[in-house]
Amino acid sequence: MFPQNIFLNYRTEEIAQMLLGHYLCRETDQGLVSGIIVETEAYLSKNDEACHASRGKTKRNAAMFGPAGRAYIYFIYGSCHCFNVVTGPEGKGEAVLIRAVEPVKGLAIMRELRKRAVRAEELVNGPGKLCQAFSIDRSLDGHNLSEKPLYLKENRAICDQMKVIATPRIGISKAEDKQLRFIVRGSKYLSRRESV
DNA sequence: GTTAAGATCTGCT
DNA sequence: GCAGATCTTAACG
Repeated sequence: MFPQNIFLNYRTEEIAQMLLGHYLCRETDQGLVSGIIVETEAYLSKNDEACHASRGKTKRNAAMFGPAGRAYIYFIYGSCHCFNVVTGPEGKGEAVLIRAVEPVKGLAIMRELRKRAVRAEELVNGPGKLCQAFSIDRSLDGHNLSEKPLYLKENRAICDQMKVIATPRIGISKAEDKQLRFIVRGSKYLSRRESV
């Protein structure tokens, strides 16, 4: 599946970059859906007011303080789920938000789940859209991402070829200056265009 | 029990 | 490009 030792040996901002280019797979009731991760954001526990964990552990963000390699999923703005990969040592409270993927398998299923016949570029180019297309909700909060039905899959070949650039994070009102958003340069499947 | 704010999306201008 | 929808969570009384 995906090398678990990465989560133990690297910092959250490094893992956010390393996840780019790998597969995110989801086995839905309708069939397999998968995509290549092209956009992530790192949320740190220290000196990061934008992180949910910055105000301590609560019922909602409990999964964020759990073991690395698990999922942290929350609901926001009344209609959107956001999917994170928990990182850092247990009890620290750090995670990587998966913001966008490049669709690979199950395009028809994604369109069905999104209930919208949109172009492939707009199918999963945002955290809320991704959770809709991958049928991700709070029932998967805390799920181990090395197990079905939701898991990460290694894709070493592509990772060596792509260029990664860092930009400010999106949609937050605090710590906006930090360069903790990582995107695959030139990808057509980002939630926003490249901004240096 | 009540209220304010939020890691967004969609539709309309 | 921008404003509004919408509802869960957490903080406060």
